[in-house]
Amino acid sequence: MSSPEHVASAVSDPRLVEERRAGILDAAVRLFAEHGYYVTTIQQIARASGVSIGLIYQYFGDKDDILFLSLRRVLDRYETEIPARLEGVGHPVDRLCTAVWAYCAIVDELRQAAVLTYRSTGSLRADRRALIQQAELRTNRLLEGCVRDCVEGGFMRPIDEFLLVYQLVMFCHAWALKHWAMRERFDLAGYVSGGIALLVEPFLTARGRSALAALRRRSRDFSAAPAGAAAV
Amino acid sequence: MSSPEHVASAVSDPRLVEERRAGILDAAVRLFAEHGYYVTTIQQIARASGVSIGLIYQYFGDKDDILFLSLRRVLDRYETEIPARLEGVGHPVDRLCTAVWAYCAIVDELRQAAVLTYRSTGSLRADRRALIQQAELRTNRLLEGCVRDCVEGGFMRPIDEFLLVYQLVMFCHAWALKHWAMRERFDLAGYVSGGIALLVEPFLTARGRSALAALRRRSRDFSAAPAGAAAV
Amino acid sequence: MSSPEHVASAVSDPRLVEERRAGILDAAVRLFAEHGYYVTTIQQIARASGVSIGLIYQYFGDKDDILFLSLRRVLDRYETEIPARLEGVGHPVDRLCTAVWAYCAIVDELRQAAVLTYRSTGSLRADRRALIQQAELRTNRLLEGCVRDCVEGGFMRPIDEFLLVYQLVMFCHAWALKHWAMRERFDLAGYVSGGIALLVEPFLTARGRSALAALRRRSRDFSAAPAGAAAV
Amino acid sequence: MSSPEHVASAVSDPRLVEERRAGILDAAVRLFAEHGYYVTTIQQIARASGVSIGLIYQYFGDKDDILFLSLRRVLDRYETEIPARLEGVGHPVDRLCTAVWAYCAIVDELRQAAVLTYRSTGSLRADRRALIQQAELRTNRLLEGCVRDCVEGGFMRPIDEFLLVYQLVMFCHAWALKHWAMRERFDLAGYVSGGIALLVEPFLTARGRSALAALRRRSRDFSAAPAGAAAV
DNA sequence: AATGAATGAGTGTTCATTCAT
DNA sequence: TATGAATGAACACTCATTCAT
Repeated sequence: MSSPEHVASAVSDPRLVEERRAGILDAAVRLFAEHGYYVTTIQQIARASGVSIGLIYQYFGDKDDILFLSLRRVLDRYETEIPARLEGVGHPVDRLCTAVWAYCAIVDELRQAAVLTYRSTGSLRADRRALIQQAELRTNRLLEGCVRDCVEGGFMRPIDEFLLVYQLVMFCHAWALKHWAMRERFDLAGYVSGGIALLVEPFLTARGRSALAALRRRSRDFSAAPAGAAAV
Repeated sequence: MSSPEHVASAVSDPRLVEERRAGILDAAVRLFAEHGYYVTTIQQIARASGVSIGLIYQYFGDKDDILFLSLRRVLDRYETEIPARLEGVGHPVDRLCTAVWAYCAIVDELRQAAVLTYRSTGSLRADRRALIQQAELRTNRLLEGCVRDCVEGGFMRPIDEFLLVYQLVMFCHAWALKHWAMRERFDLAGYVSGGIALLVEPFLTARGRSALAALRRRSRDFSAAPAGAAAV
Repeated sequence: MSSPEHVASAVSDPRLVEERRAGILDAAVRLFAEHGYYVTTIQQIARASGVSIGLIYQYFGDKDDILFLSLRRVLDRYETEIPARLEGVGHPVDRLCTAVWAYCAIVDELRQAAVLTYRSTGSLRADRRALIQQAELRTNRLLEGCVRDCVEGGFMRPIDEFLLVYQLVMFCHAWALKHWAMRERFDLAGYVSGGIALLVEPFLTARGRSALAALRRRSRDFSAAPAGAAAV
Repeated sequence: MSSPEHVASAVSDPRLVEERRAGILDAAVRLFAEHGYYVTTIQQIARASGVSIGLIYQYFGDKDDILFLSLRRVLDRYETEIPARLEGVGHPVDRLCTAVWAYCAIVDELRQAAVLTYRSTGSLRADRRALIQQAELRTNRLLEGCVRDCVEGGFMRPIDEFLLVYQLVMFCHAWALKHWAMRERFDLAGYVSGGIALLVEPFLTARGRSALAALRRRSRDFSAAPAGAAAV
């Protein structure tokens, strides 16, 4: 009941809880992302999700609960969609590049919500902040697995996997965080290509490089970025 | 009065304005960094800076002014201290590495304030947000100059300078943003070394690499990071 | 519907109304007594009585109805149990002392509920407040009858019966109202003895006093209180 | 700072705190007494005392603070005015009767506020409830001193002083608590006389009775109540 | 007859901002 | 120039009551 990851609801039917919370959180994520946590009022969330103020408090204990589940909802997207997009992808280099692509694509879709995780995680109660951080690390570990497979398959030279992956993650997040600067220079595909050229390619072995080249031949998504920036 | 970068004061003596604002902003940056912008009250800032509430409104128009100048004060540190630390450093590779070092060192010193720029830039009025972003780009350009000198001197292969530099900058910021994760694995020196190994070394030419090697011999600050993470 | 003593129910079966109301009021009296009327919520009453919120509104018009019937339930205890305990008691002095004993014993049993009548009668709609006051007066009149019989039987000297009885009633209520002070000095028996010594004995005639003495010989309940307080 | 009896104020000038609090508490006592604690809103108190809502929170921490000081204000009246009215009164019997008179007179003046102490002490935080109870006991002790002097002077037979005094106090409070019943039968003077006949006179020795008789000759306030109730 | 999800007016409280001194 | 008392709009949150099922 008081465990940090649990959010109590006054409503018992779990189907209804799921449904209502989804609707309310959709509105909340959008509003928090657009205006920030503190500026967004419960009244606005109620109006935007088409329910009454009182109902929100039947499904969430307080505003902190809403923020927590909003942020978890964003991180859950990373954690579930990246593996989903990796399904059926076999070659380690392919898997790593696909994971980066997927991460950036999700960030692109959720752009403001991705920024929200940076803006508002600090507004969370400390115990819950830790849960959000752990969720980020879990997603990082997905990528670390991809990197390790590359190294173990002889496609990448040994490297500090943790640091490389976090740098890849920062790269993906930067598409949202620095979008105001990036959008003038890159489209999403160009950005991802640039990232792979910067943070994957240099660490590949000869075998790894030829795998990447094959990949690029098959899909324009991983086409080599030109030396200069790709125009939008 | 309506120009976005100007913050009006009711006090005319510019010397006094400078002095008072400095004291108030010191307190504000500290409080904003620690508790966040919205949670910090003007009353707290007044108390922490030893002046009255009324006086704050003699030197700042409103709370947004205080946030704006607080953030500018953080970005000013980057913009002025990095060049200062580059003074007397001649070799392009040395300059680049020193710049990264300097950036990380400042971030380390201002850790929570560096996070503040991510948390609270979005709370700024839009026109001022743009000014903060421009200040970030100006600092980036300092690093871009270092990279360009490396490339033009034949120490680094041609590369998307903008993207590399922004990635370097994200790396520096990540020392603050992800400090909860990094502090268990790195101390500052180890972190910087890892960053140089990840984001500088791979792009160096043979000549660049030997310059870096010489640098490492002279200073342990740039010592090669081991393949695994450097323990704290 | 608009008569003050009537509480309408949407349910027609009078047997069911009686039964359901009893269960709900048991819970309500307990909760009101423990936490107060305004702090207790309908939700809590529903939970404590094992019915749904909706059902409560089938048997009571609003929260004021529940308070009214809760208070009436407490006063009904006085009004029905005191005569019950007097049954078979013949001697006027005995009857008066027994009535005081009974009143205090009921108050002791309902302690918090007795306090509730002081706390919350004022929260009642004015017309219903008057009904509660009349119920109190009816119980007073029971005692007045006992006093009158004492006087008319020559056991007690003439006295302002109304005032004496109200003072006796205040004494009984004080066992609940001032229990925080009394419990350190008296147990229930000692308290009642003290009350009789204070508010009955002084007004007895010689015949009355010998009747009281006989009473005390038969039952330790009416044993003379020592000059000092009886220890618990 | 967190001691239960202390109420913090954001305003430093003690003169101003005294003045403002007095005005706000005057309104609060009146409103609480008339409508009850929970029904009275801060907004109403603000309006009635001619200040803004915000200002109230500069002088009181929360609504509980206001209730606490409101109740203390009532009990303070007892504690300071009864000794004031005893000044210059020498004879123990005179002092006791005067104290009862004074208590009833204050209750009469504060009638609704006196009821408030019964209605709302239970709404107080527990630690403060204890402080209010202690204040009541302090006033009781004033009366206990009067009784003791009577006994020690040989004007009253030995008796449980604590219980007698509490009964006297209940009598005084009953003038407010049961005013709806008493006002039809007594005026204040008749009520006090009845109380002295009931709770003082029976315990007097022969010397005490002659002192009371002398007192009655000098002042109509203590005139013997007729056997029947005094008409209003 | 019985449920409990849904409503929204109303509450205590906060805090940026003003202004008389 | 400097103070801090004063303001009141705005907020998170509660809870008596309703009503579709």
